[in-house]
This record gives sequence, C-alpha cells and structure tokens, in this order.
Amino acid sequence: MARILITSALPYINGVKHLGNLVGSMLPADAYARYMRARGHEVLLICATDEHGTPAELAAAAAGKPVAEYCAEMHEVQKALGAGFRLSFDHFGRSSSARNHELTQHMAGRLYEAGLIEEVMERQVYSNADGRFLPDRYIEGTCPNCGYERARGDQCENCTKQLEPTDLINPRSAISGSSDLEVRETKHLYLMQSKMRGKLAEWIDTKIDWPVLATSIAKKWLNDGEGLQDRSITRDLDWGIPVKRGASVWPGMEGKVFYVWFDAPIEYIAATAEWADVNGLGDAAWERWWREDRGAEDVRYVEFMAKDNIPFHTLSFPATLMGTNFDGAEPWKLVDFIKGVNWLTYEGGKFSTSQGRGVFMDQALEILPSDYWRWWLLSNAPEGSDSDFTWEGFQGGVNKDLADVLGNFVSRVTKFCRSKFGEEVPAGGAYGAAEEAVIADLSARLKVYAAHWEAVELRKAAAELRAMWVVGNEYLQSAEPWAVFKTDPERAGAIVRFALNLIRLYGVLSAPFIPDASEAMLGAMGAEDAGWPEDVAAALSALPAGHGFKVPDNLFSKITDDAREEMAARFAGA
RNA sequence: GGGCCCGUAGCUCAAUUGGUCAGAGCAGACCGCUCAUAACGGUUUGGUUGGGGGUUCAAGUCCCUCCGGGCCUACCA
Repeated sequence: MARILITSALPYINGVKHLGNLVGSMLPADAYARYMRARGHEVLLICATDEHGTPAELAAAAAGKPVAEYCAEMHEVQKALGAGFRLSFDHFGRSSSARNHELTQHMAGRLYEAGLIEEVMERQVYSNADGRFLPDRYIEGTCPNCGYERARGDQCENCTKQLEPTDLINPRSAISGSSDLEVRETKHLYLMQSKMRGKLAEWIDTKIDWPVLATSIAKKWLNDGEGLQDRSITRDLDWGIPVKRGASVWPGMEGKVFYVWFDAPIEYIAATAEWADVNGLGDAAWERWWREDRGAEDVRYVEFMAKDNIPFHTLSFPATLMGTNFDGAEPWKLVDFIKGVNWLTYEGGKFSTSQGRGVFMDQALEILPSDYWRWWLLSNAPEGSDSDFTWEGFQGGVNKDLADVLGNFVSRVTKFCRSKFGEEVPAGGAYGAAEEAVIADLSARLKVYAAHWEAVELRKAAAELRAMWVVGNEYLQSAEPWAVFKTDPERAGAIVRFALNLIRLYGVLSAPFIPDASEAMLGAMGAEDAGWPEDVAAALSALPAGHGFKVPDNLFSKITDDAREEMAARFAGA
C-alpha cells in the first residue's frame, strides 16, 4: 500500500467554472484518486478555491458585495458544484483560510531568513478614480504600434505587440474608464528565484517521466534569455494575506498583501492542515503528508493542472519550498509527478465567460447527470493536445459508450434473468471454456487498465474500460443464453450467473469514471461493498446462486438529435 | 522575433521509443441475433503516415527543408 497525495489546481473564485476548467484539473484528479483508493492505497485529495487577486475584488464589486462575503458565497457555490460532479475531495479549502495566512507568512519569513527576498522599488500605474494600483492588463489605451484603440497595458490584442502600460496613447482604467492615472512608486518583495536556478534545473532534470508539456515549459523559463527571473511576490491590494515575516510586521510593507500566485500553491499545504483541523486530527496528521522529516518521505505527490499553471508548479512553488528549507530544518514535500493537460475548446473556439459561450458546471448539471459529463470529458481529456467539445461528439460518445455498450448490457442481462429465472442469481450449471476465455481476456485487460492508471493516461484507461464492457456483449452474443435456455436451462442459468457477475465487476472497475452508475450497478446487484478484483475468476463467482438482485432503471438514456440541437443553440453564446 | 508541441482512415485518436502486412472507436457497407435502451455481435470499405530531401539493413518514429495548425514568451489568474 502506497501513500498518494493528490492536488488539483485551485479553481479561481470569480465565478462558476466551465467544463474546460473541470477537465483541466479537478476531474482527472478525482478520477485518479478514486482509482488509487479502490486499489487500497492511502490517498489524500486536496483542492480549494483560489480567492485572492484583482479579479476577485472586481467580481465582488460587480456583484455589489464586500469581497470577503462574495468569496465566502462563491466558495459554497463551487463546493456544491464539485459535490454535484462527485469530486471526492478529502478537503475543499479556501486560500483565504487562517491556516493559509499563517503558513504563507511563515514561509515568507523563512525565505527572508534565507536571504532570498529582495525589496524592489517599482513604478506602477495608480488610478485615482478607482483608488487602486492597476495591473498592466487593466489599463487600456491606443496601441502605439497599430493604432488599435482597445489595446491592453501588457499586450495589444490586435497586433500582438507586447507593451508597457506607459507605451499606451490615451491610457485609461479598464475598470472605470477614468484617465486620471499617475505613475507612483511602490515597494515590493521579490523572490530571488535566480539564486535557485541551478538547484531547480537539477531537480527538473530528474523528472524524465513528466509530460513534455511540463518539462519543456519549465526548461524554457529556466534557460530563456538571462535565465529564471526574480519575481514579485507582493501586491498593493486590500484583499489578501498581509505581508509579514512569520508573525512579525515587515517594516515598510504595511498595507500590502502577498501575490495570489505566492499564496495559492501554499494553500495545498494549508488546506491539508484545514482538513486535519476539520477532522480534529492535530498537526501531525497533515505534516505526515508534507514534511519529509515527519512521515512524508514515502509519499508520492501528484499534481493535476492545465498548462497555464505549469510554470508556477514547476518553478515558483518548488523554489518557495526549497528556499524555505535553506537550512535543512523544513524539508517540504516536492511534487513527484505533474499531470499537465492542454485546453478543452468549445465547438472549435474558446470557452468564454463574458460571451456566455460554452457549458458551465452549473448548467451542465441542469442538463444531464454528472456521469455523462465525466465520461465524455475524461475519455476525451486534452492530454496530447487541445481537444474540442462538440455536441455531436458528446452525443455520440455518451450514447454509444454509456447507453448502448454498458447500459444496454446491464439491461439485457437483468431483464432476461428476471423473465426466465426471477430476480435472483440462477443456480444451475457450471462455468466452462467460454467463461474461462472471458476470464483470461479480462484478466489481461485489467492489467492494461491498471498500467494506464499508473501512468495517469486517462483516455487510454477509458478506452480499455470500454473494451472490457464490450467483452460482456461479445460473451452474451456467443453464449446466447436465450437460445440455450430452450434446450438446456441449467447451462443458460450458468451463463446468466456469469453475466450478472460481470455487472458487479463493471460496477467496481467503472467507478473512477462514472461513480453514480457504478453505485447503481453495485446496488442493483446487492454488492455495495465490492472490492477491487485482484483475481478476476474469483470476482466473477462473487455473486452466489440464490443471491437476490434488482433490475435497475436504465443506467443512461440517450441524447436525442432534437435535444442536441437545442443545447447547441442555447450555449452558442452571444 | 524567439522557443515548444502537433500534422496518421471521412471524424477522434493509438502505434511497445528505429523493427512482422500502420491499429482502435465513431461514421459507411454487408451479414447474423432477437435477451436488451431499433440495442448487441461478425465481416468489410477506407491511409504513398502534410509535401520534398537525407541517414539506415530497416523511418510514422532520427536529421534538414517547405506548407499548415496550436501554445508559451513571466506584475489576470
């Protein structure tokens, strides 16, 4: 039994997440956690809302609420939606928690002691009308290069030229539209990542099994230009974690907060502490997952995220943890494997919150149960490259895989049995060559399935699972109990007994992808406590003769063409 | 501009890291079955692996080049 720590990239607080966000980290993390738990490993799955930063403040303002109140509400909304998608987080925390305040300040203090913090005087644009400093991209103006009037302070979307806010002609606040802007000096803390470049590079070089996406992005940042750049870890904002060295004030940094990207990854750890608190477990309980000197030396830590998160998880966060351990006193657990995925697109374009384009988590659950989405998203996860959500593809995948191959199998077996033998497992006959062949086939496929999960290959695992469902239909077709029943009811009984056991087996194997349907299958078979089939032959004899079962409602209904067209129109966006 | 990834059957993707006639699923065609959600099973059509050149006994896989997509390039997260 291994100990596996799993974190999902933190969903940002400013609204309901779309299917792309879901499949980018939370859903794969959940499926992986479910599989590993099913195999008997000790698993801890951690996620949280990422609550700091300018967009959170603006979203709160737009909603007409104090930011703390807004975040608290949105946290509950996201938590409920996660539950709706059956995301089995051991804890879904908040980056604004007291634990994270304490830990973030502690780590900053340690980095200071390590000599890895530098104070830098910056010049930033301040908006008098908005009463705040504006991040580059919140300043709009005319592009000096192409004349586009809505260029942003970081880059012109029209001509793609990279800009400084001060390059813009007629600059104005993107928030209020005010042109009452001025450049002010403000002091910030920089994490001197450049000092850790060698150490980070050496560490990355050991990660030969990571997706190219992850290592290539990390190496690019390490080696590009003058190498890894030092990075500001503070901001002039109200909402956030106040800048402190541990519990002490940080002279000259009053009124400032840590940058959201500094405190968000630390929340992985803090959320684990929150988990311990909620469960009344004490510090040792979470430290054994994160501190190599306190029990975490045998933990395998796997992170899930979309590609935009990779630099922070391969460089900034490890730099923070390594720096914090400058004297060897705090050996924090570093990530062992990063599952980085690409983007999910919507009908060939981008999901867009502002234009209402694409399907968001709340809408998805209004339309169909979570299993439909989980199956399609995971079996089409954007692993190798971006993948595209289309209603036609979704309809096809769900109807064929879930309704026809799996759902119909369960239906045909249980209904046939009920009509010929009643609602209990038939007694007669014995398994023979046909059943042995299926057992051999499934045993081999189960090994492949397990190997895909070990490698975190979602699409391949899904394909193998589907192949195992197909084996059931092939078996029924060749064994044809409906014909055998007429001449040899005993033998037909054995076939049906085997098929009922297949349903139970599928219930166990399918759970990482479609937990609700799995529960329905196991419930119908009266086998809720079924464990992983280490021995397929034994697993397919688990339901004994005379064991009662129920014919479940159809596991999945099909998406009609009319329904598909209606949804396509509804979510096409403005 | 610089860097990275990708281009395989009508569609979505594989291919044990250079090694049998390049494989699946969907879609199409034909056949079978009738237990089942008009579901299932079988057979089958379909590819000069984006173009060109090179290395090698051997290239989808390595090198060069061209074409066509996508992504990243750091103070929004």
